[in-house]
Amino acid sequence: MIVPLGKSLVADELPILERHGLSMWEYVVLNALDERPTRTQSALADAIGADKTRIIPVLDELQRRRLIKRRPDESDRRVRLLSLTADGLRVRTATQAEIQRGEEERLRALTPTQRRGFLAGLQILSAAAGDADR
Amino acid sequence: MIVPLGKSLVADELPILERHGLSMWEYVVLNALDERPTRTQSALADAIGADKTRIIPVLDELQRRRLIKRRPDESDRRVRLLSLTADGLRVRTATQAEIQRGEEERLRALTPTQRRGFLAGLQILSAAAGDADR
DNA sequence: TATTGTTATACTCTATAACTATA
DNA sequence: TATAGTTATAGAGTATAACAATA
Repeated sequence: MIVPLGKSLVADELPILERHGLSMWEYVVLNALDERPTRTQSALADAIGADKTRIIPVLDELQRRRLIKRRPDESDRRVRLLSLTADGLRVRTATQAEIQRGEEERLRALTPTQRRGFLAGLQILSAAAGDADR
Repeated sequence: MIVPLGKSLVADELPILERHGLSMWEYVVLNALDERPTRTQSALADAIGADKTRIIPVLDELQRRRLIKRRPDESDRRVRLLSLTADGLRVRTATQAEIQRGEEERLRALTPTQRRGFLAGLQILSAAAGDADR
Protein backbone atom coordinates (compact mmCIF):
# COMPACT_ATOMS: atom_id res chain seq x y z
CA MET A 1 0.00 0.00 0.00
CA ILE A 2 2.81 2.39 0.85
CA VAL A 3 4.60 2.35 -2.48
CA PRO A 4 1.49 3.18 -4.58
CA LEU A 5 0.53 5.86 -2.06
CA GLY A 6 3.99 7.35 -2.45
CA LYS A 7 3.61 7.31 -6.23
CA SER A 8 0.27 9.06 -5.95
CA LEU A 9 1.72 11.76 -3.69
CA VAL A 10 4.62 12.27 -6.09
CA ALA A 11 2.18 12.57 -8.98
CA ASP A 12 0.46 15.37 -7.07
CA GLU A 13 3.74 17.12 -6.37
CA LEU A 14 5.20 17.06 -9.87
CA PRO A 15 2.95 19.79 -11.35
CA ILE A 16 3.64 21.98 -8.31
CA LEU A 17 7.38 21.47 -8.67
CA GLU A 18 7.16 22.21 -12.37
CA ARG A 19 5.40 25.51 -11.66
CA HIS A 20 8.33 26.45 -9.44
CA GLY A 21 10.83 25.23 -12.03
CA LEU A 22 12.17 22.39 -9.92
CA SER A 23 12.76 18.70 -10.55
CA MET A 24 12.10 16.23 -7.73
CA TRP A 25 15.81 15.80 -6.99
CA GLU A 26 16.36 19.55 -7.03
CA TYR A 27 13.56 19.97 -4.49
CA VAL A 28 14.94 17.19 -2.30
CA VAL A 29 18.38 18.83 -2.36
CA LEU A 30 16.98 22.26 -1.43
CA ASN A 31 15.12 20.70 1.49
CA ALA A 32 18.17 18.78 2.71
CA LEU A 33 20.39 21.86 2.53
CA ASP A 34 17.85 23.91 4.43
CA GLU A 35 17.43 21.43 7.26
CA ARG A 36 21.07 20.74 8.08
CA PRO A 37 24.19 22.34 6.64
CA THR A 38 26.06 19.72 4.69
CA ARG A 39 29.77 19.82 4.21
CA THR A 40 30.41 17.37 1.42
CA GLN A 41 28.45 16.31 -1.65
CA SER A 42 28.86 12.66 -0.64
CA ALA A 43 27.25 13.34 2.74
CA LEU A 44 24.40 15.14 1.04
CA ALA A 45 23.89 12.24 -1.37
CA ASP A 46 23.85 9.81 1.57
CA ALA A 47 21.38 11.96 3.50
CA ILE A 48 18.85 11.95 0.68
CA GLY A 49 19.44 8.34 -0.35
CA ALA A 50 20.93 9.20 -3.71
CA ASP A 51 24.11 8.18 -5.45
CA LYS A 52 26.85 10.81 -5.26
CA THR A 53 27.22 10.71 -9.04
CA ARG A 54 23.54 11.34 -9.53
CA ILE A 55 23.27 14.65 -7.73
CA ILE A 56 26.11 16.33 -9.64
CA PRO A 57 24.01 17.51 -12.59
CA VAL A 58 21.38 18.58 -10.02
CA LEU A 59 23.92 20.70 -8.13
CA ASP A 60 25.25 22.09 -11.41
CA GLU A 61 21.79 23.29 -12.37
CA LEU A 62 20.92 24.68 -8.92
CA GLN A 63 24.21 26.57 -8.85
CA ARG A 64 23.71 27.91 -12.37
CA ARG A 65 20.35 29.32 -11.25
CA ARG A 66 21.90 30.79 -8.09
CA LEU A 67 19.70 28.72 -5.75
CA ILE A 68 22.71 27.21 -3.98
CA LYS A 69 26.30 28.25 -3.34
CA ARG A 70 29.08 25.72 -3.87
CA ARG A 71 32.60 26.75 -3.03
CA PRO A 72 35.78 24.80 -2.26
CA ASP A 73 36.64 24.32 1.42
CA GLU A 74 39.90 26.19 2.04
CA SER A 75 41.05 23.72 4.71
CA ASP A 76 40.47 20.67 2.48
CA ARG A 77 40.29 21.67 -1.12
CA ARG A 78 38.77 18.34 -2.18
CA VAL A 79 35.42 19.15 -0.62
CA ARG A 80 32.77 21.63 -1.79
CA LEU A 81 30.82 23.55 0.83
CA LEU A 82 27.15 23.67 -0.08
CA SER A 83 24.58 26.20 1.12
CA LEU A 84 21.29 27.72 0.12
CA THR A 85 21.16 31.23 -1.31
CA ALA A 86 18.39 33.64 -0.33
CA ASP A 87 16.72 32.83 -3.63
CA GLY A 88 17.06 29.12 -2.95
CA LEU A 89 15.45 29.45 0.44
CA ARG A 90 12.63 31.50 -1.04
CA VAL A 91 11.87 28.94 -3.76
CA ARG A 92 12.08 26.07 -1.30
CA THR A 93 9.71 27.73 1.17
CA ALA A 94 7.13 28.65 -1.44
CA THR A 95 7.20 25.18 -2.97
CA GLN A 96 6.98 23.36 0.33
CA ALA A 97 4.04 25.49 1.45
CA GLU A 98 2.10 24.57 -1.65
CA ILE A 99 2.92 20.88 -1.33
CA GLN A 100 1.86 20.87 2.31
CA ARG A 101 -1.48 22.36 1.38
CA GLY A 102 -2.05 19.37 -0.89
CA GLU A 103 -1.06 17.01 1.91
CA GLU A 104 -3.44 18.69 4.36
CA GLU A 105 -6.16 18.13 1.79
CA ARG A 106 -5.52 14.39 1.81
CA LEU A 107 -5.26 14.17 5.59
CA ARG A 108 -8.77 15.61 5.87
CA ALA A 109 -10.04 12.08 5.12
CA LEU A 110 -8.77 11.01 8.56
CA THR A 111 -10.24 11.53 12.01
CA PRO A 112 -8.02 13.54 14.40
CA THR A 113 -7.01 10.35 16.20
CA GLN A 114 -6.18 8.52 12.99
CA ARG A 115 -4.30 11.54 11.79
CA ARG A 116 -2.18 11.75 14.91
CA GLY A 117 -1.47 8.02 14.86
CA PHE A 118 -0.68 8.03 11.18
CA LEU A 119 1.77 10.93 11.37
CA ALA A 120 3.43 9.65 14.56
CA GLY A 121 3.71 6.15 13.12
CA LEU A 122 5.06 7.46 9.86
CA GLN A 123 7.76 9.46 11.62
CA ILE A 124 8.81 6.55 13.81
CA LEU A 125 8.87 4.00 10.99
CA SER A 126 10.60 6.46 8.70
CA ALA A 127 13.33 7.19 11.25
CA ALA A 128 13.78 3.48 11.95
CA ALA A 129 14.06 2.79 8.22
CA GLY A 130 16.66 5.54 7.86
CA ASP A 131 18.72 4.03 10.67
CA ALA A 132 18.44 0.51 9.29
CA ASP A 133 19.70 1.62 5.88
CA ARG A 134 23.11 2.66 7.23
CA MET B 1 9.03 10.32 4.22
CA ILE B 2 6.69 7.85 2.57
CA VAL B 3 8.74 7.16 -0.54
CA PRO B 4 11.98 6.32 1.33
CA LEU B 5 9.98 4.19 3.78
CA GLY B 6 8.52 2.32 0.82
CA LYS B 7 12.00 1.77 -0.60
CA SER B 8 13.18 0.42 2.73
CA LEU B 9 10.25 -2.00 2.94
CA VAL B 10 10.90 -3.18 -0.61
CA ALA B 11 14.56 -3.70 0.24
CA ASP B 12 13.44 -5.97 3.06
CA GLU B 13 11.09 -7.89 0.81
CA LEU B 14 13.46 -8.54 -2.08
CA PRO B 15 15.57 -11.24 -0.35
CA ILE B 16 12.37 -12.97 0.80
CA LEU B 17 10.95 -12.91 -2.71
CA GLU B 18 14.23 -14.22 -4.09
CA ARG B 19 14.13 -17.17 -1.68
CA HIS B 20 10.70 -18.01 -3.07
CA GLY B 21 11.88 -17.50 -6.64
CA LEU B 22 9.67 -14.49 -7.31
CA SER B 23 10.29 -11.04 -8.72
CA MET B 24 8.40 -8.08 -7.27
CA TRP B 25 6.00 -7.92 -10.23
CA GLU B 26 5.41 -11.67 -10.11
CA TYR B 27 4.51 -11.37 -6.43
CA VAL B 28 2.19 -8.44 -7.09
CA VAL B 29 0.44 -10.40 -9.84
CA LEU B 30 -0.03 -13.48 -7.64
CA ASN B 31 -1.55 -11.28 -4.93
CA ALA B 32 -3.88 -9.51 -7.34
CA LEU B 33 -5.09 -12.77 -8.87
CA ASP B 34 -5.74 -14.21 -5.44
CA GLU B 35 -7.78 -11.27 -4.19
CA ARG B 36 -10.16 -10.86 -7.10
CA PRO B 37 -10.55 -12.97 -10.23
CA THR B 38 -9.45 -10.92 -13.20
CA ARG B 39 -10.82 -11.48 -16.64
CA THR B 40 -8.43 -9.58 -18.87
CA GLN B 41 -4.74 -8.82 -18.75
CA SER B 42 -5.45 -5.13 -19.24
CA ALA B 43 -7.72 -5.07 -16.19
CA LEU B 44 -5.04 -6.82 -14.18
CA ALA B 45 -2.42 -4.32 -15.31
CA ASP B 46 -4.72 -1.45 -14.32
CA ALA B 47 -5.44 -3.00 -10.93
CA ILE B 48 -1.77 -3.20 -10.01
CA GLY B 49 -0.80 0.11 -11.60
CA ALA B 50 1.34 -1.42 -14.31
CA ASP B 51 1.45 -1.04 -18.05
CA LYS B 52 -0.29 -3.87 -19.94
CA THR B 53 2.87 -4.42 -21.97
CA ARG B 54 4.99 -4.76 -18.88
CA ILE B 55 3.22 -7.68 -17.28
CA ILE B 56 3.37 -9.93 -20.34
CA PRO B 57 6.84 -11.37 -19.65
CA VAL B 58 5.73 -11.72 -16.02
CA LEU B 59 2.66 -13.74 -17.02
CA ASP B 60 4.77 -15.80 -19.45
CA GLU B 61 7.14 -16.78 -16.68
CA LEU B 62 4.40 -17.49 -14.10
CA GLN B 63 2.59 -19.67 -16.62
CA ARG B 64 5.78 -21.51 -17.56
CA ARG B 65 6.27 -22.37 -13.90
CA ARG B 66 2.62 -23.45 -13.55
CA LEU B 67 1.81 -20.80 -10.92
CA ILE B 68 -1.01 -19.34 -12.99
CA LYS B 69 -3.40 -20.62 -15.66
CA ARG B 70 -4.00 -18.50 -18.74
CA ARG B 71 -6.50 -19.72 -21.27
CA PRO B 72 -8.51 -18.02 -24.03
CA ASP B 73 -12.09 -17.05 -23.21
CA GLU B 74 -14.33 -19.12 -25.48
CA SER B 75 -16.98 -16.38 -25.70
CA ASP B 76 -14.44 -13.71 -26.74
CA ARG B 77 -11.30 -15.26 -28.02
CA ARG B 78 -9.32 -12.03 -27.74
CA VAL B 79 -9.20 -12.18 -23.95
CA ARG B 80 -7.16 -14.50 -21.72
CA LEU B 81 -8.73 -15.77 -18.50
CA LEU B 82 -6.20 -15.67 -15.68
CA SER B 83 -6.29 -17.70 -12.48
CA LEU B 84 -4.00 -19.00 -9.76
CA THR B 85 -3.03 -22.69 -9.72
CA ALA B 86 -2.78 -24.60 -6.46
CA ASP B 87 0.99 -24.18 -6.66
CA GLY B 88 0.59 -20.46 -7.26
CA LEU B 89 -1.63 -20.06 -4.23
CA ARG B 90 0.81 -22.03 -2.12
CA VAL B 91 3.80 -19.90 -3.14
CA ARG B 92 1.82 -16.70 -2.65
CA THR B 93 0.63 -17.69 0.82
CA ALA B 94 4.06 -18.75 2.02
CA THR B 95 5.71 -15.61 0.68
CA GLN B 96 3.10 -13.26 2.09
CA ALA B 97 3.31 -14.88 5.52
CA GLU B 98 7.05 -14.28 5.62
CA ILE B 99 6.72 -10.70 4.46
CA GLN B 100 4.05 -9.98 7.06
CA ARG B 101 6.32 -11.28 9.80
CA GLY B 102 8.87 -8.65 8.76
CA GLU B 103 6.20 -5.96 8.79
CA GLU B 104 5.03 -6.99 12.27
CA GLU B 105 8.63 -6.59 13.36
CA ARG B 106 8.66 -2.98 12.20
CA LEU B 107 5.27 -2.15 13.70
CA ARG B 108 6.54 -3.19 17.12
CA ALA B 109 8.16 0.27 17.31
CA LEU B 110 4.65 1.77 17.61
CA THR B 111 2.31 1.96 20.56
CA PRO B 112 -1.03 0.16 20.06
CA THR B 113 -2.78 3.49 19.48
CA GLN B 114 -0.20 4.68 16.99
CA ARG B 115 -0.34 1.35 15.28
CA ARG B 116 -4.12 1.43 14.91
CA GLY B 117 -4.05 5.01 13.65
CA PHE B 118 -1.21 4.35 11.27
CA LEU B 119 -2.83 1.29 9.69
CA ALA B 120 -6.28 2.89 9.51
CA GLY B 121 -4.82 6.07 8.02
CA LEU B 122 -2.75 4.12 5.56
CA GLN B 123 -5.76 2.18 4.35
CA ILE B 124 -7.90 5.28 3.97
CA LEU B 125 -5.23 7.33 2.19
CA SER B 126 -4.27 4.37 0.03
CA ALA B 127 -7.88 3.80 -1.05
CA ALA B 128 -8.35 7.51 -1.74
CA ALA B 129 -5.16 7.55 -3.82
CA GLY B 130 -6.34 4.53 -5.79
CA ASP B 131 -9.64 6.26 -6.53
CA ALA B 132 -7.96 9.52 -7.52
CA ASP B 133 -5.72 7.73 -10.03
CA ARG B 134 -8.64 6.56 -12.17
C1' DT C 1 47.14 4.84 -0.07
C1' DA C 2 42.53 6.87 0.65
C1' DT C 3 38.95 10.27 -0.34
C1' DT C 4 36.19 14.01 -2.97
C1' DG C 5 34.31 15.19 -6.91
C1' DT C 6 33.72 14.17 -11.76
C1' DT C 7 32.89 11.82 -16.27
C1' DA C 8 31.66 8.05 -19.20
C1' DT C 9 29.38 3.95 -19.72
C1' DA C 10 26.33 0.17 -19.04
C1' DC C 11 22.25 -1.53 -17.23
C1' DT C 12 17.46 -1.71 -15.68
C1' DC C 13 13.01 -0.10 -15.72
C1' DT C 14 9.35 2.03 -17.99
C1' DA C 15 6.65 4.15 -21.69
C1' DT C 16 5.41 4.49 -26.79
C1' DA C 17 4.29 2.88 -31.14
C1' DA C 18 3.21 -0.53 -34.32
C1' DC C 19 1.46 -5.15 -35.36
C1' DT C 20 -2.04 -9.53 -35.04
C1' DA C 21 -6.17 -11.52 -34.09
C1' DT C 22 -10.52 -11.18 -32.96
C1' DA C 23 -14.96 -8.59 -32.43
C1' DT D 1 -13.81 0.61 -36.32
C1' DA D 2 -12.44 -0.76 -31.90
C1' DT D 3 -10.29 -3.81 -28.37
C1' DA D 4 -7.00 -7.62 -26.21
C1' DG D 5 -2.80 -9.16 -26.47
C1' DT D 6 1.89 -9.01 -28.26
C1' DT D 7 6.46 -7.35 -29.94
C1' DA D 8 10.10 -4.05 -30.78
C1' DT D 9 12.06 0.12 -29.78
C1' DA D 10 13.24 4.27 -27.53
C1' DG D 11 13.64 6.86 -23.41
C1' DA D 12 14.38 7.91 -18.48
C1' DG D 13 16.41 6.76 -14.37
C1' DT D 14 19.97 4.44 -11.98
C1' DA D 15 24.25 2.07 -10.85
C1' DT D 16 29.25 0.88 -11.91
C1' DA D 17 33.85 1.81 -13.14
C1' DA D 18 37.54 4.66 -14.11
C1' DC D 19 39.77 9.18 -13.68
C1' DA D 20 41.92 13.77 -11.73
C1' DA D 21 42.85 16.44 -7.73
C1' DT D 22 43.94 16.59 -3.08
C1' DA D 23 45.01 14.69 1.38
